Formats: sequence, structure tokens, C-alpha cells
Amino acid sequence: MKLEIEKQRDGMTVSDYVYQVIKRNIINLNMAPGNRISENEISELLHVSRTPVREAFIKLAKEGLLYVIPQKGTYISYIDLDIVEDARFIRESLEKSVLKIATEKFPEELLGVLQENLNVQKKLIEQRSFFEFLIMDEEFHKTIFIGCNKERTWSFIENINSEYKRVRMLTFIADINWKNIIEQHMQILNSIKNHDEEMGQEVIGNHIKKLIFEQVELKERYPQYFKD
Amino acid sequence: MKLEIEKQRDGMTVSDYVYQVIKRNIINLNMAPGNRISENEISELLHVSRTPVREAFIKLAKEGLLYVIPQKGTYISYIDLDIVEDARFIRESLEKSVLKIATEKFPEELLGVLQENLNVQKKLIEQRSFFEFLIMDEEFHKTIFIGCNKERTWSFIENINSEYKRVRMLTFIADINWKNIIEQHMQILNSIKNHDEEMGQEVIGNHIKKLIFEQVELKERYPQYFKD
DNA sequence: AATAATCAATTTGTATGGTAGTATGGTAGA
DNA sequence: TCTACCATACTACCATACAAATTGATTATT
Repeated sequence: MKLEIEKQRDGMTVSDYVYQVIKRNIINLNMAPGNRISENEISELLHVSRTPVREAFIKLAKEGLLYVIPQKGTYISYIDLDIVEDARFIRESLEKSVLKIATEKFPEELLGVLQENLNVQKKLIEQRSFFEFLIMDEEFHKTIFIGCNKERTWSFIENINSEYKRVRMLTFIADINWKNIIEQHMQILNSIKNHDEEMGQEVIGNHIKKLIFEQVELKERYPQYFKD
Repeated sequence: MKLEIEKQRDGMTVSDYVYQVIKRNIINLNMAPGNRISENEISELLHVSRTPVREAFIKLAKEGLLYVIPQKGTYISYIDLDIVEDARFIRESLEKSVLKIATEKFPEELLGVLQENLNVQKKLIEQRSFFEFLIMDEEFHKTIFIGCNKERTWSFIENINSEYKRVRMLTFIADINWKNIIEQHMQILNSIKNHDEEMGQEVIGNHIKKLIFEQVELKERYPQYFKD
């Protein structure tokens, strides 16, 4: 198990640092689903005591990214497609509602932000920096929510979205379809610019449909990562 | 600050026990929004060490019921009506979708469970056991979700619902409208029995509308509990 | 040889002491 | 009187030690 370990930033508690490192490595699948990890192991790896590691585990367990069996062990959760489906359903519903608002009324200055974001995304895809791309991708959608004054709803989505992120990471690893994601994002931006609600709804709908097919394929190719 | 402290059940970790006690007392407003609490204070009160208290704080902070400022203090979150509104919106949307399924197809045996639940609710209202009533209320809705094979979606709602629960507790304290809640529940049950989707949607819509008016009134009567 | 009992190793759970950051109240100096 | 400074007393944060439970291997027993 090789982990990506960034440095601890100033003004950050050790607990938050550990939380961030582990979360990142679970989502980018450096920590494989089903793998067993222990508080001791991580504390030695990151050169901190067990306490902040334990506290990070608690947070991650509440997000469903790992589960703790008392006096036995801690394990990375398997990807559960039922959970992914729930997350997808909720997200699609909310995204559509918000995009409807966005096509009616959206702050001019944020349009530039979205455009700039897409430029960065292109570069990251070329560099195959998938984790960073996912961050910018999320940022893209988040900006739309902010423009509609629904930032809180977005942060709420974020909490249930870790599972979904792992699947997306897997699509990148499997080299499925990441080529046309940028194009879809450009279509979304255009629908906002042109106040074309119908087009926006259609783009998002298509995007989601594709993901379902991909998931089945992924489970066949990487069964060891999935539940059941 | 007077807390309701139940005994610790067997097979339960101290951490979970503390979590449960504090959560209960935040929701039933024994711990008032804005109040400052400390690890030491709670650990002495419950006769446990600081560690499980701290771990309980972490979980509660992730639910938004309290917030921790490092090296400064821990505070009970104020009721944020914006958050309540978001929770309400999301819940209404999902409840409507599920009730649509329920009016089309619902397991016969669970209808009896719902009926029995309503009987218990009546008794609890008469006894003015509000916290217990809220539990049964949630159980009522949960049962509907289970019947539609959407238990996971329900547990997801639960996580964002603590804020909403505090408001509901406040409606009871303020003696607003709790008399006709039972009747509304009976109407919901009937809509399922009679496969009447239209009626179900209308009942839930009305129920939600009332709550909005109540919240404004509540904020005027108990401004100290609210944000802004 | 098969099975039961025991022990060692490893895990998470809990308790406790010390540390660093923050607010507060008082005091000396302008 | 006001201000800057310092001592003090809090806080959450972290490290460490120990407890309790589970597991797996080893040993003893049948």
C-alpha cells in the first residue's frame, strides 16, 4: 500500500491532517476497499500518535469510507453500488433543480470563473492528474450551486459523495470515457449562458445515464473493490 | 443546564453512550443553542474520562449539532433556519417521491405496523412525552421508506435531520399545532391504503407549508436559540 | 490424530498527564 | 484615564500508558 502523503499545512490540527491524507488515499484507491488498516500502522506512517489517527478514523467512519469493528480491526469499505445509486439519484435531482435556477438567472462574474475552471480541467486531463481533475470538476459544479445561492445544499451533497468519487476515480483508472467529460461541461456552461434550460437538463441526464452502464462494466473488471 | 441522563446499556462503548446522551439533550433543548460546554465538564458529569467525550464531540460536530473552536471552546450550534429550510426541501422532495411509490405498491403487513405506530403516538401525545413521540414519528416515516425498499435513503435523511428535530421540539414546547399531527398521519396512511397518490402529495405539502409559518413565529418567540 | 485449553500478539477502547493556544483580569507606566 | 504588558486560568489538542477483547498459534490432552 503506497500512500500519497502531502505535508501538513500551518494552522491545521494533526487530526485534520491525518483525516485529509487518509480520505484522499481512500478516494484515489491507493487504499483498496477491503484492506485492513490499524491505528498503529497509520500513526507510525505519518509520525503522529494514535489519538489523532483514531479521531480521523471516527470522522471517516461517519462518512462511510471505512468501518471499525471493536477490538478487531478497521477496514476500508467496499464500494457499494446501491449507495452509489442513492447518491446519484439524490444528486441528479438536486443538480437538475439548481441548473433550472441557473438557466433563469446566474451572476455574470461567475460565468468567467466557470470558463477559467474548464481551461484548467483541460490541462489536468492532459497531464493525467486525475485527483486534481476531480477536485476541479467538483469545483465546477460547486460554483454553479453558489451562483444559485445554494452553497449549503452543495456542501450537503459533498458528504454523501465520497462513494461516488471512488467510482469516478475507477473510471479514470480503467480509461473509460474521460475524454468527453470536458465537452459535456462546456455544454452545461453554454446552456447557462444561453438560458437554455431544456438543453441543460438533457446534458445532465445523458451524463448520468452513461455512468450507470459504466458501473456495471467496472464491477466486472474490478470485482475485488465491490460489495457482494 | 439540567441534563436527562439515562443509564449506559450493556455492550455499548462509553463513547457511543456519551454521544447518545449529548445528542438527546441537544435535540430536546436541555442544552440551549449558544451554550458553551467543555470536555472536562461533561466527563465529570457522566463520570467518564475525557477521551470518549472528545470522540462524541467529533461525531456531533460532523452532524452540525455543535462546533469546536480549537484551543478555545465547544459550543452548541444555534438553530439555523437556512439549514432547516435546506433539510426541509430535501426531505419534502424525497418523501414525495417515496410516497408516490408507496401509493402504487406497499407491503400489506407494514400497513398494520403503521396503524399500531399511530396508536402509540396518540398515547404519547396525551402523556406529553414529546421526545418519545418524535421517535415514533420518525419511525412512522421510516417504515414507509422501508416498505418502498428505500431504507438507505431514509438513513441518509436522518443525518441531516437533527436540526429539523430541534425545531420540532420547540414547536412542542411552544404548544403550537401538535394536536392535528396525528390526524395528518392518519391521512397519509389512508392515502397509501386507498392507492390515492394525489391525496398523499397534498397532505404532505400542507404539512410542510404549516411548518414554515411556525418557524417564523418560533424565531420571534425564542430569538436566543436562533442564528442571526 | 483430533480436539480442547492456554498463551501470546494485535486490535480498538479508555484514562491521564502535559502542551500550546486563547481569553481575561490586573498592574505598571505614560 | 488610558494603554500596553504580563500573569493566570481556562480551553481543546496530542502523546502515552493501560485495559479489554479478539484472533491465531501452540501446547496439552484425550
